Amino acid sequence: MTATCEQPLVLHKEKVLALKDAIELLSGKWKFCILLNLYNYGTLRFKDLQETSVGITPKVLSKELQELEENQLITRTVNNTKPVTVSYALTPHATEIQPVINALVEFGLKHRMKIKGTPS
Amino acid sequence: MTATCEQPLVLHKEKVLALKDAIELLSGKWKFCILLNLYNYGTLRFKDLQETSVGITPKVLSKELQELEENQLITRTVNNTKPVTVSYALTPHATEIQPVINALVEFGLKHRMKIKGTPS
DNA sequence: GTTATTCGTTACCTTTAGGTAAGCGACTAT
DNA sequence: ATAGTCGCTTACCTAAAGGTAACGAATAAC
Repeated sequence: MTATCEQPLVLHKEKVLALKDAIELLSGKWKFCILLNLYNYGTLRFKDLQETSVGITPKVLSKELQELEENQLITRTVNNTKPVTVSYALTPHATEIQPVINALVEFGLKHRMKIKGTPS
Repeated sequence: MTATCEQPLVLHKEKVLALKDAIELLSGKWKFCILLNLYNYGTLRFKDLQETSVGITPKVLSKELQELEENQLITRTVNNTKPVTVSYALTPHATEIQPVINALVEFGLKHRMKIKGTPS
């Protein structure tokens, strides 16, 4: 063990768990895509999400929505229209994700500059 | 399309790309573990990382380190010791990840409170 | 009756992440 | 000569994520 310097980022066990939780919850190909669409449009039906999340299949969309609902990030509302429509919207708790998105975007932009040398 | 309200989180295409880059780069079972260990200890050899990243196999560790090096988040230094040792350390660019970690930890903690009702 | 719409589900397949176990090359110590 | 250390690599396997294609229940329009 060749420890040299001790930097100020020592995470306690609970914080490491929190980190794991957050990563696990937000990882995957579609999570942020769905969340961003809901941020932008406020409320979207299943069909809408299928169209705005370009390339997603109903099976995968359904699974992702269930997962997000279980984690209380979105609400699912069945409207009595004919045929039945279902509306999805963000919960107040979902706004807590915004700092994560901002941090990821900022890092991603800097990283692109560093790696690919292109500002966009 | 049942758009209702327009909230202030409209990401341009470049930012969406940056978000995808960042997620892709930092996802996976071991990335943050390795980075945190390097944050905490400054410099670690392959063997050290194998021990601090409990459960990782040399194959996976090797792959992760290569990926991190390609993305200029860590440096790889071969020491002329016998037998050969190799030291890994964070680059200055890796410090840009700190806000991401902080945001993820904060969200994770709040999320645990919300979902499981346990503060730890 | 036939077709269409909406919100899914089901069965099946491919791809990827990650794990298991073993070995290799260079060197050292006994 | 044999065994050990270090930093990997290789071949193989498993499990999970995700894609493809088709179908189903409910209702309505033609």
